[in-house]
This record gives sequence, C-alpha cells and structure tokens, in this order.
Amino acid sequence: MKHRNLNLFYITTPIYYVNDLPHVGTAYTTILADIFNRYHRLFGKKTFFLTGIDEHGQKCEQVAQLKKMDPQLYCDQMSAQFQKTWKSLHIDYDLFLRTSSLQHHEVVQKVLKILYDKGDIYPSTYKGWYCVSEEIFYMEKDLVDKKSPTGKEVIYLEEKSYFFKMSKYQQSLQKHLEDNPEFIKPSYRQNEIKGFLKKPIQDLCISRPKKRVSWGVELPFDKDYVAYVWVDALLNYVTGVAYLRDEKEFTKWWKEAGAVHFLGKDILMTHGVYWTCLLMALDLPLPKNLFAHGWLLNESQEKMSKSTGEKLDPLELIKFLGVSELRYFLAREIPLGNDAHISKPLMVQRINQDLSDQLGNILSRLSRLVETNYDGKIYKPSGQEGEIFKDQAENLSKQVKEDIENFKLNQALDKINEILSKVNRYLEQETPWKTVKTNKKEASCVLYNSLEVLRICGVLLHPVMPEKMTKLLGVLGEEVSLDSLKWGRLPLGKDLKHSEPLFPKIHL
RNA sequence: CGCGGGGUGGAGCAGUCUGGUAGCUCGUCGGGCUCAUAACCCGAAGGUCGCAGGUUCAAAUCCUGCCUCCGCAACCA
Repeated sequence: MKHRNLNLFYITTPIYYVNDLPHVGTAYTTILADIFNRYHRLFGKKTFFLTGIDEHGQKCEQVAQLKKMDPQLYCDQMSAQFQKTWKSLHIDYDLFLRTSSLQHHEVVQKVLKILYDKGDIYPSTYKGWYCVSEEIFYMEKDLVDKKSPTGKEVIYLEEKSYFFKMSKYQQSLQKHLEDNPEFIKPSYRQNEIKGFLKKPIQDLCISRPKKRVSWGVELPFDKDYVAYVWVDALLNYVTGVAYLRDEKEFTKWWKEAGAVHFLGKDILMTHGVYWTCLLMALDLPLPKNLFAHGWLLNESQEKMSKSTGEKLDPLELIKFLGVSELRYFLAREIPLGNDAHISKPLMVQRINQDLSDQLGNILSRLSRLVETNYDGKIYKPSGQEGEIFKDQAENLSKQVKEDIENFKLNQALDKINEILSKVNRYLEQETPWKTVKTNKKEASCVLYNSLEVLRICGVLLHPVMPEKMTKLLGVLGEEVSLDSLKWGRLPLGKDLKHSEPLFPKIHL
C-alpha cells in the first residue's frame, strides 16, 4: 500500500445478479461509477473500470428452470441484455466480467484451495432452520411462531458444510478501520460496520451442497459442493484484474491503483466484512475505498428495485429524457450516499432548468450573436478585459477535481451551474446585443469571455454527459483534454454557427 | 439501554464535521429586457431549521433528553 501510484485509478461496480433485467437502481450505480471513471481519466489518470454479472446460485438456477432453459444459456442471454443496456447508457467499462467465465472459475477454485490448505476453510456442521419451499436458511430470531417470516414451514437441519474462518480476521479488520477513517464512505457507514464488529463475528458458511444448488463453482477439495455465491462473486474484483494470472497487471491495478468499490448501501455488510476478511486471508491489500450510495425511492418511499416490483426501466427512461439528461439528473440531484426520491416530474424540472434553460440556452444566445454580428468569427480580446473570468474558470476546474476526489459529485455540478448562472448575469449587464451596434470590439470581448466559460464548463461536464458535451464542444470547435481546461483555448478562426437547441425542453 | 440515517418557507432538497445576518431549484406576485429553447435579469411575499433544556457574546450547526419516520441487525442476492 505504500507504493500507491496516484496516476492510476481502479473503479468497480458490484456484479449484478442476473435473476432480473437491469433496473434504475443498478443503472444508478453503474452510471455513477462511469462518471467517476471518466472524471479521473479527464484529470489525467490511467483508469480501469470493471463491471459484470453474477451468474451462479440458487435463484438464478431457479429462474432458468422456470424458463425451461439451461442456466448457461439463460445467463448468456442476460449478459447480452446487460451489455446492451450499459451501451445505451454510454457506460464505458474496460471489462465486463462474467462469473461463469473459465478464467474467473479457475481463479475462484485456486483461491478456495489456497484458503483450504492454509486452514482458513474447514469442514464442520451447519445447524439451522431451513425452509424447504423457499429454500432459505433462517436465523432463529427471524422465525415467527416457528415458521418463516412469510409463514412457511421450517425444519431444523444439520449438514456438513465448509466454513471460512472469518472470525480470525475480526481484529485486523477493526484495526484497519481505526487506522483508515476514510476507508468506507460516507463516514457514517464506516461507523455502522465498526458497530457491527463490536460483537464477535461468526465464521462464514461458504459451501452449498450440490444436491440443492449445482449451478456454481465446485469446491476443489470436495466435488459434492459448490461455493456460496457471495464468495464467488466478490472475488470478481481481483479476478477482473488478473489475480493469479498476470502478476504485473494485478499489481498495477490492485496494489498500485487500489480499488474503489461503488455499491448500494444494502450490500455494505458483505463488502465491508466478508470481502475485507477474505482479502486479509489471502494476504492481499484492502481496497482504497468502499463507497455505499443510497437508494432511489419512488413517491411512496419504497426502494425501486427488483424485489419490490415497482420498476423504472432505464431504457424507457432514456427514450423519454435522453441519456445525457438521465445521467445528469442522477448525478446532480442526489447527494452521494443519501437516499433520494425520484419521479418523472422531478427529473423534468431539473433537466429543463439546468440543461435547457441555462446551459443549452446560453449556447443558443451566444452562437446566434456571433453568427449574425461577426459572421461566425469573433476577435481575440486584448488586455485584462478578456480575462475577467479566467481565474474563476480555472479555479472551477480545481474545485471540481477536488470535489470528485472527495466523492462530492453533486457539489461539483452545483459549482458549474453557479458559474453558468453568472454568465447569464454578465450578459444582462454588458448587453452585447446593444453594444455590438456601437462598439464591435467591446461586444466581441464579452462574447469571447462567455464562450470560454461555456467551453470550460462543457469540458467539465463531459464525464457526466459525454454525448451532449461532445456536441457542444463540436459547435465551439474544441476537444476534451486536460489541456482544454486552460483559459483561452477557444479557436477563433472557426465558423461559429447558431446551434439548434442542444437540450430541447421536455414536456410531461 | 443493539447500530445507523432523516425531520429546514407550498413541493423537492443543500447547509450541520470546521457555531457568526437561513441557501438552491420549482411554484406564487410585481417589474425589466428582447441576443436566446415562452428563455434571461431584477425585486417581493413565505421558515421561531421536529420538541424541550443546556453550553456560548452568538446554535439549523456543539451537548443532553424526548417525539416521529426509515434502514440495518450477516450466511437468498
């Protein structure tokens, strides 16, 4: 960990369980990771973005059975669906990992073998209440009148299982949390895990008998069992960067870059405890950060996800709003980490205000003024008047960078909006549409300053809205790069034509 | 005494760590402008920041207690 290379950035999403299609919640996680990945790339880092799907386990097997399909075939179809959705959402990942892939499979088995040989995995007897019809194990305290919470019969079961010695790593994990207060974000989530660790934790049952579930990774030391899906799934974060396959590559991303895991708050426990303990057992460094974001809630305060029924299909949403617009809304409206209510009216309101009325409209009014009064070519301003926004704009880039590094995405976007709003006020004050009639040079200077701010904002918003900002910068004649964040890069010779509305207003 | 989060003008939310005239978007009302996507600019009304105490020159912000909504309390994912 001492050899961290700050020029590298490795980000992941959880790999999604394929018992259902992607919904707005999974889209949210993935979009966030994509935005952060693109920002770090914009600010000059080499990045690696890993996402994928979790294909094994009972539920998946069941869904396939229900559809009378071979699980592998079913997963192949879901895999295609997921990738199609991510493409539509402009997700630019480096690797889409499938847990059914041979490479992942092999490494999971090697890991299990290592832990078994080391004595960190041992056979024992699992004792507990099991509901045959739901095929779920319950803790004694979860039972209601000696039945499952949904009222189904349960039986007491004792069966041979393999356990991971998680308890052995409890103290080291506690120490890591003490020493690294920034490990789990937001910080109150770290407190949650710390609180959980105050009590002794139990070892984790990591096997499932094949007679119940066969769709999984076979234990290398007992062919009657497959690995518990979480163990299989969590390992994707290392198998995705060539663990036990390519030492150099693995060192680069896992050790030098250090992983940033984005996840929903509902799976913080598995990551904050199971995953970290597994890594310690493998003598691997822990990730740089775990970031647990909140949930998207509908109007009746319910979580929008596969389990509650209420669904917003991301593909349908982007038809209605546009991809850049959806990405912008999620990034701008929701303070990272908090739960948030979302609804179409809220989305339309925010998008119309920030993107149509402000950002898009500024481009519209400026481009019209330049086209009609300067034949598309404005003068280079001279002296200090041409730089009245220079410090603010360059400072903005610094602040955005800082906010992004601190996971304060919505605040970064706030600041961009603030300076754009200043451009509107500046134009109102300078009235270039009037002064152009008497002093063409002075008006040109005002237009130049405004366009430069717009251009820099366009670059800074590119990670959030790659498609629309590429269009905007195309009109202004500049590209996206670290250099392009400097003041004064606006190409003057280029014909600037009036732009059609970049963000047409959305009507409900 | 299990752990954690929220309760801020009509709506949705920032701000709370690092105390100092309560901010943003929408909505309402009045005015201005006309380059622009009926857009933009200026101004106004509207909040005792869940309740009660405490610390302080000063509290939405720190401390204590309470009310209330919600999530977690692991081995389905």
